[in-house]
Amino acid sequence: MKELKDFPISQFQDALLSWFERNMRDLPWRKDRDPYKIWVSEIMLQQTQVDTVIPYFNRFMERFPSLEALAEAPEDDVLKHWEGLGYYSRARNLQTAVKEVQEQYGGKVPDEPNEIAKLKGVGPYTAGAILSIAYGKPEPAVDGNVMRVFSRIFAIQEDIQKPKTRKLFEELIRGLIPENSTSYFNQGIMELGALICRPKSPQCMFCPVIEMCQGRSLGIEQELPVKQKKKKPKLKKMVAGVVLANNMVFIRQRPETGLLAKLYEFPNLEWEADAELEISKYLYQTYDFQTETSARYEHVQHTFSHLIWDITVLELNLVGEVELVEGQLPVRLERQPFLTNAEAGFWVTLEELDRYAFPVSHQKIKKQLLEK
DNA sequence: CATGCGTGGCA
DNA sequence: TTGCCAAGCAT
Repeated sequence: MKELKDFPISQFQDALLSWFERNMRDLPWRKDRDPYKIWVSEIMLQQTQVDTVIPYFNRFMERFPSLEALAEAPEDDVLKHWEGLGYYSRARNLQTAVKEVQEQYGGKVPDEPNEIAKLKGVGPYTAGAILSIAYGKPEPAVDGNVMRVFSRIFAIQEDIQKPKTRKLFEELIRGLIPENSTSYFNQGIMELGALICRPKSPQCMFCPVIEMCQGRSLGIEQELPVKQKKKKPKLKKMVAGVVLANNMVFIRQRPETGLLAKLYEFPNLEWEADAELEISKYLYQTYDFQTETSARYEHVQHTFSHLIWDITVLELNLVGEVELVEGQLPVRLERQPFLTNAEAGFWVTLEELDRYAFPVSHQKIKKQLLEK
């Protein structure tokens, strides 16, 4: 590793560890070394800021205090506790992996790299984080913080978006990590990235390792790390129907793969020419509903990382001869052979709506319905 | 390897 | 307002 030639390794370790011990934040998942808690926190923290995670983590631990509790919980319950946090496959993969640990490892989170890496949702970063933080193993845990900090310290100009670059940093860290302080070393780098070596306007005057930073001495710390620019999200015109009958509303669960998988939503589709006509036609063809528009809600605009939904929201009343039985569909599904399970829905009372996990976009629709 | 996958905060 | 960013992973 050419970067480490002439680099004062032990001086760097000492300065970093000393700084971390003096400046580490008091976070809920730092109260003990329970591998289960470390694991949950690391999954929640993927692409998500600490301040956002804290309340979710606390509620999650209250409801699923142990690995066993999470393994036994209904999936809908897990998703409900993830509602609003985003990247929902994290929650489902976590539970899948927790069940695996319960069954294959007797409920003990594995402490071997090749075992833990097999678990759903546990990639190179998370594996390294759990192994080092919970078990003290000398494994690198390379996330965005770590790549930013070390790309500055060693003035590395590789694009950190590329998978190959992560491996470069892993090898670098294997030569830097102190055998007896792996947990604090890895956390210290991330903490330094979060508090001092930030993406914009890094606080170099407070940095414990400023003398060892090549990026700083070259005056290019602001230009690092090198990163590809993101594409613009693409606009999609959606129309959603809030279908009402007898004080109940019709919702459905999204398909088990893809965007917002397994979350609940109001029936909707992408429209081309006439939102109102197309949603009513869709509701008739898919669910045998005959409807008339009863209100227009405000448009809901929602931006994802890769696309934008502009949702026209219509409230529709069921008309015609409909026999409504609580908890049952007012249509006979057996007469709809083309109706996929994904599109199948059900009626709920307005009070029951809160039991289901909605993506934020449909929470906005729900809010308008309840405030009406 | 490139792309899909959420959301909220910030300048 | 818009773009960027945050403790990544699955496919």
